[in-house]
Amino acid sequence: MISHNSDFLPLRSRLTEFLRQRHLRKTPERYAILAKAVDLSAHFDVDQLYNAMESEGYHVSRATVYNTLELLCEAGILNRHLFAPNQARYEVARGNHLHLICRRCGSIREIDDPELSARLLAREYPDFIPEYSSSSVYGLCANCRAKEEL
Amino acid sequence: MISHNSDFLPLRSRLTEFLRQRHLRKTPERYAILAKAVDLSAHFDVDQLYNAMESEGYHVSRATVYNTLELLCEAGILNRHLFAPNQARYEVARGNHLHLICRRCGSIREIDDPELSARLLAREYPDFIPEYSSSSVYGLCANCRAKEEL
DNA sequence: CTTTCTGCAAAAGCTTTGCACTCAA
DNA sequence: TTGAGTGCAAAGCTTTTGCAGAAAG
Repeated sequence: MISHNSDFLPLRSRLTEFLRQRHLRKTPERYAILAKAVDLSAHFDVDQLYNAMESEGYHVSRATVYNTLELLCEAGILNRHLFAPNQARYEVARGNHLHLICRRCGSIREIDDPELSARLLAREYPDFIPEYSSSSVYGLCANCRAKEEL
Repeated sequence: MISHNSDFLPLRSRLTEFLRQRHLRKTPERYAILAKAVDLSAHFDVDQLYNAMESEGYHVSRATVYNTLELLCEAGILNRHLFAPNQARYEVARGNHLHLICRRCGSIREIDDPELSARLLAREYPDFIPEYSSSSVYGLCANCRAKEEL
């Protein structure tokens, strides 16, 4: 499980550092899952990651995938989004975009907006230390808009 | 199922109007679920609503609760948030607050921010008609912050 | 009357859990 | 050597679905 994405190396270092700090083990599964997560574009769900790894002949159990994605979120390397029930989606944390979600077909488009996330994180909140932010705008995509005009 | 909340009457009218436009039926269950949703404070989940109604002796099936909450979202009367897996939460749409979510204990605090949501909705997006927005800041609450300092 | 909506129960789908075994430290 | 981590399968939850019966229009 080798990543060809240039983002991988720095993220691998971050994972190593995180594991070291918490005295957790540096297992091959954890690095393999990170590599595949980095390779998948934008958002992915547990099944996409699991199937992508299987199809390359690298087997990890679903339980390990769940555990590791959770771990990568705690490490701040991934963010988890829950746009629909029973469908957690993950992405490499960059945190500077906005999600446009169609309430009819469920499609998700991303709009870059570094300023918005900077504003949210720079703010002072009482008794709360911000780490990352997520903003979503719900509405209708052009396609579904046309369909709704009866 | 009578609501004592002053927000109820205008929302009931909105529901009636929505049902009329779509040629859907004005069933007592739909109004009862709306009434209870308005009475529950801030965020609530399907189970809280279901149990609250049961405990008052008003029975509706879970399937109807799910259907109706979905309907109320489409009507723009409620918003659905998915802060954690398998735990959809609903609230009466006001859409002018920000959620502070602790990544450790999962607690959710709301901060009013009419300006933020106004900005998100006033913006022009290509091929997308915005209806409502939701912003969340993830981090650590004071309580969990103290616990994490090993 | 007709067709939608509800209730019930079963099914589906994602996620978590328990336990034995493996392997990183 | 030893206990954290993995794999596997079963269990747990929330949500969805199918169908018969109830009731809105």
